Amino acid sequence: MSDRPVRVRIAPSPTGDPHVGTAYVGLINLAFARRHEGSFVLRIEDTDQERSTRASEQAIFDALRWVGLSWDEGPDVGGPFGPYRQSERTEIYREHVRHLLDSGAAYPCFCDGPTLEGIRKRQRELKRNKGYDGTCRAIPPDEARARMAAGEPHVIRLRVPDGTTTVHDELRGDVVIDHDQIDDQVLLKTDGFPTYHLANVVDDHLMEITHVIRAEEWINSTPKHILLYAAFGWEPPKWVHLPLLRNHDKSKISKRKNPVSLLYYKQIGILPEAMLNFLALLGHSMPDEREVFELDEFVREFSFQRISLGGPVFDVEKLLWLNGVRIRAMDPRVLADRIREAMVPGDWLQQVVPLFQERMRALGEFMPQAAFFRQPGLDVPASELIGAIKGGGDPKILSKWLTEAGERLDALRDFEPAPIEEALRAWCEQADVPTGTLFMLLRLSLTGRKATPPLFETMTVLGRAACSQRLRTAAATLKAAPAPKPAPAG
RNA sequence: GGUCCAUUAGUCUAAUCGGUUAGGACACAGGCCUCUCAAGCCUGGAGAACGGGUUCGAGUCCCGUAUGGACCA
Repeated sequence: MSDRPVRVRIAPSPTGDPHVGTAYVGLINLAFARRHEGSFVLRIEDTDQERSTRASEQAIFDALRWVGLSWDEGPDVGGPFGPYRQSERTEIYREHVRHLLDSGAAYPCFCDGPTLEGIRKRQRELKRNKGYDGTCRAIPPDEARARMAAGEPHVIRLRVPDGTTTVHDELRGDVVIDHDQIDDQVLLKTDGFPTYHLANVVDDHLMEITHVIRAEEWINSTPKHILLYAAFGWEPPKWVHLPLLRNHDKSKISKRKNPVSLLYYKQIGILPEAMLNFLALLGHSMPDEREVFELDEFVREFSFQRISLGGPVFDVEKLLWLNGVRIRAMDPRVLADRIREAMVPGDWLQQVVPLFQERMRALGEFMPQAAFFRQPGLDVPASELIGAIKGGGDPKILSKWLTEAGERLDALRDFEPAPIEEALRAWCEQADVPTGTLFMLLRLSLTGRKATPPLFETMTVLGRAACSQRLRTAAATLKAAPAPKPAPAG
């Protein structure tokens, strides 16, 4: 079968935000294509005129490129099998339907809404699975042609014979599906636009797609597609149905229960490499159980045999872990650049970012932690400063500590971590104050936070002037604070 | 309701042809390190849905049941 070059495709609908599932299926398609030196095609399925938008289409392009997937052919890059937008191919579909009509593989159906409803109801009562009973099959061809010519509203249906179809899925083997599960499928709607099934099959054939790699949700409609290939006299592609990504409750991933937009993950500061890496971990494993790897490594090891079929839960925790691993592995300057591009401008990042590199799992976690660097008038409430002492402390005394320690710092020649630490430890020893206590008091005074990067490095980056000022502010705040209530006797 | 697919710890998964104390990772717990938080390191708890069968031997093959999911209605 196929000495033909491998050609695969993804065919997203441009409705709404770009979906992680699209990236997932895209990744598998891309990996398979690259692995076999084939082509990866992007086709836009915008036959739903109501819901499709150009903005959404552009967002899909952008998001897929962002995540690192690129296609060899598509609406924006062109290619020898275009056009790659279904809305630009309607004449092709109509023409193909004419062939099916001529050969008798398809027939016009003139049933209107109420009629169909009646049929559906009767079918239900008869406990039939099909919603349509094939009523219009009985119309003689001449009459049908005349009614169509007269402009009577109709759809075109596929004549589905009795029997079964065996779908050979590359991952699951043979799947037998009885035709009593399949309606005489509508191919062309009343408005003359194709349905998914028709457009999909025609396009896949004309674009010479060799392997249809798509989500499992399509497996039950594959017989319709196989029947269509047969009706056209075409050789069908190979079928590969991928497991569906799941919510935590195992239902098909959905935006009600899980963020599914690639834009969301970009926005919170997931690295595209991490997203791709994470998706590659869902349902596919590396032979050596490696979990952190690049796209080219994945491509090298990719194999259908390494795909597992249970629907994997999209676990954001693991994605964040993976993202953190990759953030830590980055060159600090590159990390600063990426934060600058993605979130906040400023040269100050170069100095500050390294302090937080091992403390963020996503780029978006940077600013909330580092904001204190950018607050000129930082004034921490006394109540919080006092929290540095377990069980509270006398603010007057704490104020004095800050003043004295601050003087030591002011006297330093080099405002570098080592001398700062040395000076502060010396003061603690002399004043008989536990270092941990003083350090926490300083940390709160300088940053307003209890969890920060190492104190002395933080001070150096913050700078002598800012430190001095913040310590004086905190000392003053404490000095003005009321004395603690005397502890109840007992 | 019908059909199809799936089923290793809370989650992602590994284990050439059936022979392993069922391995790794995330998360969780404890500890080490330590100026806090992280990171790192060490340790720990936690698993084959159930029942039959085939076999000397089954997570691995077969059947049934259950559960989950998808699709169609």
